[in-house]
Amino acid sequence: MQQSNQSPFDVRNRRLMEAKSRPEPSTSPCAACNVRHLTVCDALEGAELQQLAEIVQNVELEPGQPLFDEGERADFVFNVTAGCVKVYKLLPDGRRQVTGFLFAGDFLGLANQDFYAFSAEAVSPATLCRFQRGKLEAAMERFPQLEKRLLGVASHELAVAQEQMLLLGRKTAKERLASFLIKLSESAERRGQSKNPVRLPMTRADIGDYLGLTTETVSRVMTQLKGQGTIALMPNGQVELSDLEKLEDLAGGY
Amino acid sequence: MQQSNQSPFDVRNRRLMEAKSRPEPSTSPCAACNVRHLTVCDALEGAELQQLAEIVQNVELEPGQPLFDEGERADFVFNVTAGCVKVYKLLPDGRRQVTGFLFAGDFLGLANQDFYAFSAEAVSPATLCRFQRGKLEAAMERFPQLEKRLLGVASHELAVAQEQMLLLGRKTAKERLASFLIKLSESAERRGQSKNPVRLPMTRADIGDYLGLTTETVSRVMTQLKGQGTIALMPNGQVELSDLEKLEDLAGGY
DNA sequence: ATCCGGCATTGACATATGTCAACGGGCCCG
DNA sequence: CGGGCCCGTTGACATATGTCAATGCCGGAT
Repeated sequence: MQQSNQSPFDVRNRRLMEAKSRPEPSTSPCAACNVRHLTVCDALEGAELQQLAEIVQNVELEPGQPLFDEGERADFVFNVTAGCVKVYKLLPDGRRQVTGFLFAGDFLGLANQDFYAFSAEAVSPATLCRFQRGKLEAAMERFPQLEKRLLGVASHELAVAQEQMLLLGRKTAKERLASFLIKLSESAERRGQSKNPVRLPMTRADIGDYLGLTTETVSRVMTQLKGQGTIALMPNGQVELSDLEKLEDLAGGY
Repeated sequence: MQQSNQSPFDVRNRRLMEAKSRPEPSTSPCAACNVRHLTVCDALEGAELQQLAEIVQNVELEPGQPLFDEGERADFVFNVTAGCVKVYKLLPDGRRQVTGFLFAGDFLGLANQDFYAFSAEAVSPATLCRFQRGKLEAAMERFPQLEKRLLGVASHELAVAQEQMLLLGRKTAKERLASFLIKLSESAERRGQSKNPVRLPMTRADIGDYLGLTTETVSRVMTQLKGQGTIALMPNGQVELSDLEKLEDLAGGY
């Protein structure tokens, strides 16, 4: 798949080819993908991956750069391969609710209707795989296990969303922060990153918009947790979960 | 309803057979289902419906009767055919978040893992179709359009959940109530029921647990809306949306 | 028709969280 | 090296909503 200078997609492909971390002949970029085990793509193998590779494009985003906006035609779906992306909805007056932070391996863009029901924007430098919706649907036709996997992803997202509703509707600020830190830490661990200290790539404002709080409250609760020795704030947005058990208590059962 | 004492399932089947509202020969209960057009089952027809009918069971619930509890083995999935069912999660200390009210046509029980991630309980007298998970999965194998439909349902649920997160995280009590009444009214209309006045089969406590508020706040905001002439409370839990435009304004954009 | 019990409403008061504002520190850019 | 800017923190104060408690009402059961 080595070709001349073109889109970021091509660039990335070449980079992956050159790396040659896998010894297989005719390696496709998807076959070489080092986060595949985290993604829906893991439902496929060998020649199937080759076919997938033919319909994928690469996207790179700088922090703050939008991926798409609510209401746009939902022509693409994505897979985050690196970095962090936030997904959010806005009220007309600007109030924002972040409905999720996505990391490597997370799937993005399921939309029932023809339009995205939310906006997406990079939090940190991020790379994603982009699939034209129609082509992915054709691939699902050929590879039913892909569709099955997607249904699994959707079900899981649904369970996560319900937990978040519980948090937003019924938890105190301290419980929300504690839950957030724990889940973020677990998520990092799943991706093979540091579980403790855990890195928070997003701002306090983002966290507030995710937890239904203000920046100030997030900050205050952080210092409270710091004061009681439950966490410690470190350089670079890292947070040490010094007393995980206490944090789990505070999280109120989830 | 003359019948001998059997399971509710048999009772219902016979009733439907006797009704013979469709002239087709060998009518299956699913073919005769009068809410099928609202459900996932609408993905199938004719002989396929016959096969579906062979794996379905009927469930009838009284108000307050649980369907299943969070943490139970998720052996079944359901389709609500009449009445109202609430789905909720609890915190250890009893705080409750209702994550949804389900009505005729709504699908229930998608669970990624082996256990239900939430509890379900009848709000009003309700009837449901019950499918053994394994059998339904086998049916999806045979009828891919069923799986596709289910993915559609899941995507839609996801969008609804995100809207609810926006409500819980960022809307005021008045906005929450207004949004709730509007959505309930629209949902009733889709099912062919009265859109205005709209019937609220659930208690104020249920509404509060759904909107992240207390019973008292729900009640207060209701009387406020009544006071400004936006709604009128009628007997039997009916609510007249007297000034829909104003209500939509109050709902804050959704 | 009457009684009872759950549900809704209302009031007085408490408080968690929001709002507004100031300040400090790190970091990039000139 | 200095200046500005974004982000985080902290403080004083405001307020929406929760809490606790009393009362009222409707609807089903006797």
